[in-house]
Amino acid sequence: MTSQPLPIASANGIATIAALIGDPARANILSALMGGQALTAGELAWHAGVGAPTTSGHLAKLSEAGLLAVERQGRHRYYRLASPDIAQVMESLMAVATAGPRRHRPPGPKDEALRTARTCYDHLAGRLGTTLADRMNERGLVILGDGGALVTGSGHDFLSGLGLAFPDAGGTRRPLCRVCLDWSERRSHLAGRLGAALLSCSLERGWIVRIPDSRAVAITEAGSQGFATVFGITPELLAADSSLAVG
Amino acid sequence: MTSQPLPIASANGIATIAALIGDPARANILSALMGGQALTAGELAWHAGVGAPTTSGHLAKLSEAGLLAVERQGRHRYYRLASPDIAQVMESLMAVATAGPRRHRPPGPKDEALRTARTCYDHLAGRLGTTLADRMNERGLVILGDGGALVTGSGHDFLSGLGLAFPDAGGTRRPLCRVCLDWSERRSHLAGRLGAALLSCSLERGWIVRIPDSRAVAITEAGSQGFATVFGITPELLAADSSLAVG
DNA sequence: CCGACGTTTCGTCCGCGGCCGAAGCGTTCG
DNA sequence: CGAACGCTTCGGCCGCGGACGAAACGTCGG
Repeated sequence: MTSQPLPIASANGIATIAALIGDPARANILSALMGGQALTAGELAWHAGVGAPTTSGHLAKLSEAGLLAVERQGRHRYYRLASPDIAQVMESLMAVATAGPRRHRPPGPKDEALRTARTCYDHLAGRLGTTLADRMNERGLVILGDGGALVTGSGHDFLSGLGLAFPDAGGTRRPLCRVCLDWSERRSHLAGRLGAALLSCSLERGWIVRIPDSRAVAITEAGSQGFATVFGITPELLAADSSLAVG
Repeated sequence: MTSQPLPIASANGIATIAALIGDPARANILSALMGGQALTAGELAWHAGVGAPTTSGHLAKLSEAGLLAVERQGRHRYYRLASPDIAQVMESLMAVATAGPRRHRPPGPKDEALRTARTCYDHLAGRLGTTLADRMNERGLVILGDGGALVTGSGHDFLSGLGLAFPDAGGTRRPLCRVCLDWSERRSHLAGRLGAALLSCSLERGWIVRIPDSRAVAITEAGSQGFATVFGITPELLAADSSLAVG
């Protein structure tokens, strides 16, 4: 009837972004970068499962589209997700992708490390992440809803006392506190600037260390003590069968 | 080195979903369905900008992948987004797509209706949506954070008094209250089961009516009065240049 | 200064997938 | 009962884009 549908604000832009994510090799690259670390082109080629030249082309496209940021360092080039918004897209895609026909995925030992503690882009996930959120909720530092979270006044004071500041990240409109529903625990953990601060703080203090070639992190001796004294997270709370005790 | 990177939980599934959204015609279809209404295959063909046979193929793929739900009615087939999760993906994609190089988009008269009041999947957006969220926040019915929102006790009582119940939507883990950052206002409005209830309630009471072939809605006489008495939203609050008065 | 390494560019091949026209099925109306 | 309509299926065309090998560029080490 009428000439053409109104060119919906960047419906074409949506297709462009989605098409970039829609290639298996590129999806692997982006998934690998969801670990939060910057990775070299070579490492990403390994994750992508294709050759170096092909990977280079993919990385160029992703960078030009603004999905990735690149940083030259010697003869390496480090790529990382360009913004938390990109991570948000990947996160929502994972929710859809895993929501489908619940394929039985036998949890191997490799998974166990991931389920205990891992990074989710720039914040903590796994049982450590969800337990941390729960404890902070119980102590009134944050209020945890199913669709969002808020930092309370006392929570802000508490975190300031830990030396955690929340810079506005250079004018970006990134939320202070978000929740992120993760695929393994099916429970919420803290994201946003707060989640990022908690992760970087934990890394700086040596409470956790990254496990190479994986999104999993290991909790150190200092971390075991630190999480217990500061947040009241005992190792028992992180036990693998805690779900059995609850359910 | 090692044989292959661990087959990341459904990284391939992510690519599949994203590739489906990544086609311009399909992106147009999904964008059109973000209005929240179920549309026929013919209407979607018009939105997609391709012929009927091609559209049929797209719809079959989207349905089989679980992105769309279809309902036969006479000789029509009505398609709608299969779940709020899908809407969440589209929402996050829009955030990325519009965040890019801020192309100057001169607001035409068509846009003005959209900016005033429109649907965003199954809840209200535009100035009506953001103002509604603000007023409920000021009145202590909800607490609005930048990364989430919570319904207070008094808010729950108030809404129950309006006859709004919040069924758990058939066991799905859909949040009661989410925020949705929209592209035009750059401010938060209420989504989740609460947002859906507010929209359907407004439609049932005849406070708003859908404008055909558009995501915009018009506020009726009854609506103008209803929003004012129940939520304290006066027409002045919805004026186009309210941002000027504030900024 | 030369070789090893990481990364990109170029050229080529090839297969997937979107698009349409024509035809087939089911429904609704005159 | 036949025509119009909505939608889908089929067949064929064609172009985009991902894959690799070979080679060029740039950086680090001996």
